[in-house]
Amino acid sequence: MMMTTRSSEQTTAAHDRLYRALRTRIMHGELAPGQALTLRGIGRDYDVSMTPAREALRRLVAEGALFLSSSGRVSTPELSNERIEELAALRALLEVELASRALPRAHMALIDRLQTINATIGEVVVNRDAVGYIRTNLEFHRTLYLRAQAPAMLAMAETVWLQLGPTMRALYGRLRRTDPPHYHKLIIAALKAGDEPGLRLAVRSDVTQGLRMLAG
Amino acid sequence: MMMTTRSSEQTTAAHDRLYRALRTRIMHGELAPGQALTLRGIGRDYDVSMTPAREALRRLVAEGALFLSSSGRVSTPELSNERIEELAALRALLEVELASRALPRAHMALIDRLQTINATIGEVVVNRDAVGYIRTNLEFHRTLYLRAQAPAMLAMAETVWLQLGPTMRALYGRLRRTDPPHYHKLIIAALKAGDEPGLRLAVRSDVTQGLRMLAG
DNA sequence: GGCGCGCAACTGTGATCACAACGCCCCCAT
DNA sequence: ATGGGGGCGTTGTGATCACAGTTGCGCGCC
Repeated sequence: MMMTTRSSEQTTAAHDRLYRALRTRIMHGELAPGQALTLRGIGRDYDVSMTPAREALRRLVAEGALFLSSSGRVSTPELSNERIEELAALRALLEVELASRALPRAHMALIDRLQTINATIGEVVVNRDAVGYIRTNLEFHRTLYLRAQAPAMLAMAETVWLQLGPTMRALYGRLRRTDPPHYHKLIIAALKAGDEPGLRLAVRSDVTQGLRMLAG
Repeated sequence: MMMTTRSSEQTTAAHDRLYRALRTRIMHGELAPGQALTLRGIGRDYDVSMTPAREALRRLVAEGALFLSSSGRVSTPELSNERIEELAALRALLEVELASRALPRAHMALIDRLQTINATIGEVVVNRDAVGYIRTNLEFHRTLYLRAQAPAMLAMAETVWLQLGPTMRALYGRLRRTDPPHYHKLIIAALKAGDEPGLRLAVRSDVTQGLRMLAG
C-alpha cells in the first residue's frame, strides 16, 4: 500500500484530499469547460493510485461538477444555454432565501467583513484575474449566507456554484469587466437598512446579472 | 474479473445498477434511519465485489442519502428536527417553483393522470403500506414537476426526497393516516382553474404538512 | 493530396489483496 | 454484580492487476 504520508501532516483520507482540491479548483474556475480528466492522470498529479482518484472523480460527477460521458470518461461540463438559465434561476431561488434568513442576524461586524471582501473584489478585478474574481465573489456570498444557519440550503447553493464553475470562467474571459459588481453595494445597503424586499431584489439581481451578458 | 452477466440482460455498469437499486430503496423508505451498510455486505447481497459497492455507497453519501461516520462507516441518516425542518423548507421552495412552472403546460391529460395516481394513494393508504404510500406520493409530485421542463431543479428536489426517505418511513410508522392527502385535491383543483397563487399555496401546504406532526 | 482503415496506446471497470483501525464481546478482577 | 481491559473478528482504504472498450494517430490506398 506504500503509505505515501510525507511526514505526519494529515490524517484525512487521500480521496478526500483529492476531492477537496479538485472541487475548489472547479468551483473557482481553474478548469475550462470540456477539460478532460483521467484517473491515471489525476493519480499521477497527486501521487496516489487510481482508487482514490476514482472516488474523488465519481463524487464530483455525482454532484454535477463533472460530466460523465457514455464511455465513462469524465470532463468538466459544457453547459447549454438552457441549463445555464436554469442554474441561475436555482441560484436566485436559493440565495434569495438564504439572504432573507441571514438578514435578522446580520450585525455590524458581518457588514464590515462584507465591505472588506467587496473591496478585495475591486482590487482583483483590475488585474483581470478570473479565478481570483470568482473566488472572492463566492466568498462574499458565502459569508453572508453562513449567517442564515441553514447548512443544507447553503450546501445546495454551493453545488450550483460548483456546476457553474467552468462556465463562469469562460464567461469571465469574454467579459470585459472593469469595476466591482454594482449590486453588492445594494446588498450591503439593504442589510444596513434592514430592508428585506430590497435585499431580496438586490441578491436576485446580482445573481442573474452574469447570465444576461451570455444570453444577450 | 469473472463477468457476472447472467445471460445478456444489461450493458449498464454494475456500480450503476447498485446505485439505482439502493437509491430507490432509500427514497421509498425501505430502510429505517440509522441502518448500517457495509461494503462487503452490499457486495454479497448484489453479488459483486467491494469496488462497485464502494462507488455506489460513496455516490449516495455525496448526495446526502447516506451518512458517513468519522471512521468511514456508512448508514442511513438520523436527522435532527432542525435538519428536517430545513429540508422541508427546501422542498417547499423548490416544489412551489416547479409547480408554478408546470402550470402553464398542464393539460387535461396530465390532470387525469394525477387523479389516477391520487386514487392509487387512497388504495395504498388503507393497507398501511408505508413504502407504497411514499412511492405513490412521490410519483404524484414527480409527474407534475416533469412538466416544468426544469431537469436541474427536479434533480435537486429528488435529492431532498432522497435525504428524507428513511425519516419519512419512520414518520409514517408513528402516523395513523387513514385517508389520502387532502392537499392533493387542492393542487388538482388549482391546476384545473389555472390558479397560480392557489397552486403555490396548495403545494407548500402539502409539502409542509408531514413535518407538522413531527414537531407537534 | 485526401480519405479510410487498422493497430497500438490509453482509459475505465471490477476483483483481489495487504494492512491498519475500529468495534465488539468475553473474561477476569474487584 | 459490575466495570475495565485485551484480543479477535470485521470494516474501510488504497495498490495493483487483468481485461475490454474506446480513442486517435499514422500508414497505405485511391
